Amino acid sequence: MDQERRTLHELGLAITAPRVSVLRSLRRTSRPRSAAEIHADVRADGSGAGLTTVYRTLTALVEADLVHAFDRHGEAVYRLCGERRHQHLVCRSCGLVVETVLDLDEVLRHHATADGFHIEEVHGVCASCWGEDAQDRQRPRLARSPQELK
Amino acid sequence: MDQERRTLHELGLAITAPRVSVLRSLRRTSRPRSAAEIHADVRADGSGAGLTTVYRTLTALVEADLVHAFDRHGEAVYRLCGERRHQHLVCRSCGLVVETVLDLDEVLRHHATADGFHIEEVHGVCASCWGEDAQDRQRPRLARSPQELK
DNA sequence: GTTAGTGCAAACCTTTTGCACCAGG
DNA sequence: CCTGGTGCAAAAGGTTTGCACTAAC
Repeated sequence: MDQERRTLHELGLAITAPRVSVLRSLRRTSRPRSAAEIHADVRADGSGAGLTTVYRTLTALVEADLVHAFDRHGEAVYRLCGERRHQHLVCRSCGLVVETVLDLDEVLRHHATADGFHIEEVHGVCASCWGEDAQDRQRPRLARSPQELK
Repeated sequence: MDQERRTLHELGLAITAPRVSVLRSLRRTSRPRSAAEIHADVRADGSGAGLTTVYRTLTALVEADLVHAFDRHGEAVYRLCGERRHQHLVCRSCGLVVETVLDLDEVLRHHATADGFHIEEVHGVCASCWGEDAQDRQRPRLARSPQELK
């Protein structure tokens, strides 16, 4: 029994071709991808799974805490997550995600207005995107409006 | 010339009834609101402005750095922002937003993998939402799947 | 008068749902 | 077998766009 099947079995989910294929696709890269991207991957994998099934599988995996769903410019992107207690640094320019074990909660705990705030994701701009645009040093070249975000 | 008109003038935007009304609505509360909510507010204000115009106005204000757009469960919500350099703490359960001047960047700067990451938003769960669900102390009662997020 | 702004309706895109069919345990 | 899983097509919801009309400067 391979890794994907074992995972599904441990979660109490039925072992089906579409699910195995989605898991395999997720494992292929740590870059967060949309349901449509994963679906394309699954199709390329030979499985004739429908987009609906990909959505339902991703939902099940998110509920099982195996996958984390990020919101990228209005569309959901998914990523297999290893560790239990961790936080994500998400670059809003390139979409890079770094898992961190930094205890940022500890930092906030000493800040009055933020007392007890439980950090899950930190959104911002990574170093390389920040420096990328030499023309505009003050601020990275990023989508700034809802229009542009699409 | 009132505040809204002055603002529009400073931004080099034409002063029109819909825009004044959108600005007035934004000023009314610091809670982030969707375009639809702001549109309802604008309508109640007597302006017959259309939803399209509300979107276009919000886009212009975001581009001008006067308004910050958050992503709340797949829909955009908007909020007037005062300070230039600040970060937001966003509760994913109740949508509460707190502006903070904490220099979280400084904290991250000493963490190798996160070197140079420029923080803009911190997503998580606020203290009151965290404690709300007595049945499940380990984790707040939150939407966990894309399905549930709607 | 010219250009920027507006309203409406239709298009768009991602995600969800209804329902009949199929297959895993 | 029986329940959970699947596919398709249609619906839903938020957002954008095309185009003709209007109003600001």
